[in-house]
Amino acid sequence: MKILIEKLVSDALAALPAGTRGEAPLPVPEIEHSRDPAHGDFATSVALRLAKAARASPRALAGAIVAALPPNELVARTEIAGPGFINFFLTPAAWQGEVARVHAAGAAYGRSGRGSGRSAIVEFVSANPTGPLHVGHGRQAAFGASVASLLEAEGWRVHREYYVNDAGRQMDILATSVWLRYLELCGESPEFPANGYRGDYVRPIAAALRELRGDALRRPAAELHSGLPPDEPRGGDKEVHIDALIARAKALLGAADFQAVLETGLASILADIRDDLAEFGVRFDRWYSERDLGDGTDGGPIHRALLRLREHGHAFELDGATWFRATAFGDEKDRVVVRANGQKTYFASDIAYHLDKRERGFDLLVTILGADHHGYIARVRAGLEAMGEPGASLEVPLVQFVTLLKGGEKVPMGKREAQFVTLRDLRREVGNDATRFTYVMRSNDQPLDFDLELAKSQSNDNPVYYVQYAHARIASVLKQAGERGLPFDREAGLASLALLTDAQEQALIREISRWPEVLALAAEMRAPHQVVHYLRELSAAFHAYYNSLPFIVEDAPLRNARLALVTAVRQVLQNALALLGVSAPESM
RNA sequence: GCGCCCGUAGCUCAACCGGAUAGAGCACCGGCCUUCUAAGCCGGCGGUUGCAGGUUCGAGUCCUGCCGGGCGCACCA
Repeated sequence: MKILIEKLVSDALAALPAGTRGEAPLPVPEIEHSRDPAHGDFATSVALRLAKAARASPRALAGAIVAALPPNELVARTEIAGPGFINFFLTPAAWQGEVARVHAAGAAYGRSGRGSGRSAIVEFVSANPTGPLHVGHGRQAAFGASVASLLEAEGWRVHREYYVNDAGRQMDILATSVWLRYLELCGESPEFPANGYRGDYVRPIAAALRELRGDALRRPAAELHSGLPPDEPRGGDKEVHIDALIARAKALLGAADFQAVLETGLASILADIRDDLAEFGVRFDRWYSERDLGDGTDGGPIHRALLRLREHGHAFELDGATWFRATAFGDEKDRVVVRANGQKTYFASDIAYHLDKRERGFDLLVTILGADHHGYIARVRAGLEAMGEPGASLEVPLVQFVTLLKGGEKVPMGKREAQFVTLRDLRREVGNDATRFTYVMRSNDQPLDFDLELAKSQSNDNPVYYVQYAHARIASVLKQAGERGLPFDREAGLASLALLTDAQEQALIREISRWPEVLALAAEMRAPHQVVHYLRELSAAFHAYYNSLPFIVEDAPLRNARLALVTAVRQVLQNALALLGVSAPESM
């Protein structure tokens, strides 16, 4: 609908006599929904914007534009208002036709081809496989899944990816933590390091390991600790201690068995994460292993990234390390990519991974990160540019932190500590629908207070139910109609749309017709919360209609027209909810 | 100290990338079930958009400075 007005105004602008609109290039006219019904259905401020360049008064210019508007049967009249706004009043038929369009398009209603088949990779969650997902990851999962769906709905080819951080020291810490719990099960009493993974989830992994290997990996606890630098509780440095402990574990177990313990832990935790996300309705096309980036010398992505940096003259050697000249790209300091000891830094992995994304042919790289990672954005973008890739292809929406509220009080979280609230706990507590909905209810760059009581409550306080209730009510109405022997006849309804003249009906159709625009905007701004707001508004318009007029009336054409409208609402509710991964229940 | 995000009604948040009189929900007050689900509807109350300047026809939105909050600034992961 908005597109139609846009077209009309564009044509009018193009048809204006030369000189009337000045030299400025033709703008794409911005068409807006009028907030005030007195201002018609749509409005444009092009005349105001163009007035200066045209050296004409806005109102006079608006008059010229209106005069040049091609006639259209759906536009009842236009009006020039205020300083130079052009208001459009549409005919009831224009709105009624929208109901037919919803029925014709069905699940595709609102979708567009704006992405025109370009490809996007959306990387999200990517939590380290060292423990179960917690509520913060859940928000990234819900947000990322919705953003991916939004892009897809706008015609992008979307690839969903989870980057698995399965290399490096943290994996060694995990292996050591698992092994220590295993030793406890064997009857040993090793001291558990301050920097180990203390969560209870490690214990069942250790139990499974013992099931598998029996006592084969048992070593005396005394051998484990003798001669090690002290841990934090004894006045030492916990980082130094754990590194020494890892080295000792490797020495006592041998490389092969240490690796076996590591793989057991990794596989178990990764399986848990996959399972958790699958239950949450969040799916990935690929779980990209950090190990696939290579070691920097094997032709893998890290190797290629280093070569590219050197080719473009943005790498240099200093103090035995290899550096990236990030300062040439506006970063505050240069960054190490290969440490003096030959190990690759995390930054090297990051840029190599993003280079790999580009090499796989993705036009748009959407990398969703927690807000605490904002420092990486400029660096990785600089890295891409240094390697000859467009920095603008990388987008990094940041997801702010989640605070869990229970009884008005904050629930403490933290990963290495034993106590934290997992995504799984949260989903079990409040359900997948309420969890998904609540997570994306707020803008991603707004911190989120997740109120457990509220999300759990099956009451009007809970916006999820408000929306789902609208859908269930419609399903119930259709069921009732069938039971009364007055089933919905779609063809008859679509033929009688002209009967939808009530103010409530017109308002509801207007709301429906906004969906394609809301979807387009939400996708473009990577802002699923706008879908949530729209759902509430559409539901409100429906509930108001429901309370004002009966649908199942004797008059068959009117009944079918109203049921056609109501089923169109149902369709849009389904389409919007699907993007958020929230179900549309038939009854509640 | 430097950088990123944020500051809107008592509370939680919107506001279509500069538009007309800043909107919802919750809370509070008052109405509506003999009729398709009251998990609903209708009405009322509530604002110097943190502060001060600037840009222009027009600023919650853009710029500058200050105030306040969150998060970052490793040859960690």
